[in-house]
Amino acid sequence: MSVRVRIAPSPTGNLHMGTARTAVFNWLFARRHGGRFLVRIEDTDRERSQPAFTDSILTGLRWLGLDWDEEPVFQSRRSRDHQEAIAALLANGRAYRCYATEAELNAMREARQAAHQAPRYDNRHRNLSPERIAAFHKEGRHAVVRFRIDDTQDILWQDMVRGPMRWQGADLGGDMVIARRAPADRIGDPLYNLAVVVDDIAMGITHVIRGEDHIANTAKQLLLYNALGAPPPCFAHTPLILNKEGRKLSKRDGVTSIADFQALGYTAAAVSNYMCLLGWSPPVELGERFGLADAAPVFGFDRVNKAGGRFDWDKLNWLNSQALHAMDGATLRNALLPRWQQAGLDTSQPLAWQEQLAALLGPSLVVLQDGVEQARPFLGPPELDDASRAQLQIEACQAALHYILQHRPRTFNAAAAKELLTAAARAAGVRKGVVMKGVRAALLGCLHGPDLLLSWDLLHGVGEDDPRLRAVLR
RNA sequence: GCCCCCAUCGUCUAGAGGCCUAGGACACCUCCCUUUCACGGAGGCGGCAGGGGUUCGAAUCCCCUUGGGGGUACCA
Repeated sequence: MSVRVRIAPSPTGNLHMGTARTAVFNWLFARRHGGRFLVRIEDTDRERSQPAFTDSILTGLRWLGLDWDEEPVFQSRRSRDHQEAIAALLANGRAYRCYATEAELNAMREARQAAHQAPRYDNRHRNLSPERIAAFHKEGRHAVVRFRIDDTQDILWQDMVRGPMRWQGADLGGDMVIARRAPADRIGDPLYNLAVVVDDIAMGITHVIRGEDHIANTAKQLLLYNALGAPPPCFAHTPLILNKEGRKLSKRDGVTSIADFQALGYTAAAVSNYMCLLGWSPPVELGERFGLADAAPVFGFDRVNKAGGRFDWDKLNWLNSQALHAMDGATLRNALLPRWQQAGLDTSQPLAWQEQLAALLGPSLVVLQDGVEQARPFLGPPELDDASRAQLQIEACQAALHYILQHRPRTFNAAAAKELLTAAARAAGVRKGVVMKGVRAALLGCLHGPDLLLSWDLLHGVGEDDPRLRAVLR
């Protein structure tokens, strides 16, 4: 039987880190076993679902390189299947209509809480007499559909991450609602657990890989598989991604959507690499910097951790800077260009020149966005910061700059610039460092940055060096 | 509250009873490279939550405690 897995996000927000990591594990598992990776959009919550989020999710997956093998399935379009399944369960007695009112349910919950017990439905309408049902109908009461859960039942499964798992029927909160409230002669909208199982069966899902926050759902879903007469898939419950405080990472934690990371200038390679590292430890031969394609052949749940992992910006930043440093000038320039343009910088220079600039800046970038501020003084007039102004106040510095402008060699290059600096320092009677700082201040407006000689040469290439040096002369 | 899960440096982790004087990576610190910053290179700091067992021997197995997390919907 060939492997079929799926990622099943609900379009109630952008593609989130947690969802993306689950998608990565699913994708890796599918590729490892030559199976298929599918996407199902769980848009049955009409209140909160938005088409724009579906786009965001699909775009995010694509950006990460998680290509899917069949057209995405939209859960909302599968309601007939859901209805039929519910009707079948109703027909064979595994499910029944419950007419309990909200007030009744609340009373139950409060009573249980007062008794220090877990809230649960007491199955009061499980075996209603025909007379009472008739009475409820006459009353015009609406009903939900509940699925019978035998309290004495032990639910067992072999989890690919956690090993043997066991859940007691009694801890599931009573007979579970599988269809929303509706007039008693109809079947309401299907609820999560029912829809998931029906769809996973229809899609032929063989392995369900999801976060550990779904463990209780798995117990319920296993019961549904049984009642629907379908063999259950294998389950893998992966550790959660935790925030700085050690809680489940949520949208409330600031930057958590894949689109955010992309906007900040993280590369897809670094992000997917990092997600692999959070919870999965690659075999030593792989090292810890690798692409999804490298990880796929060796991926397995035997090396997936059980404990949740905290999201660590430092590690992601390191991975991203490594990815950026490894780029050649041409690649980096292409990655930077849209950001330069968006920042309104002049990008009319020759392509080769821009590539040289990118190569010069490369080693100091952590995220692509860093390349905007750092390129700014090269792509437009420099704005002198305080330290630069102070440097240019120094008498000897001014003298050296005068010397430099007067002794410009006919053919300028980095080597010539170096000699010029030495000569200027000697003429002005100061250490070369003082002159270098002054030149840097004049050319770029700040005292720190990439190699001065290369920077100077680059500015010379677009005729920007002399004017800038002159501009700071008193 | 109740149910379930988890527990190695600050963080991510290696470790399947002797290979452990607990290894790696990030972060941090020092030095080198560099008359700047960064990159790069070399070192360093730092951990098996606690207590009981089992065993000749335990980070590894069992129990308890503690701590942390998840779940407890007519959301997904």
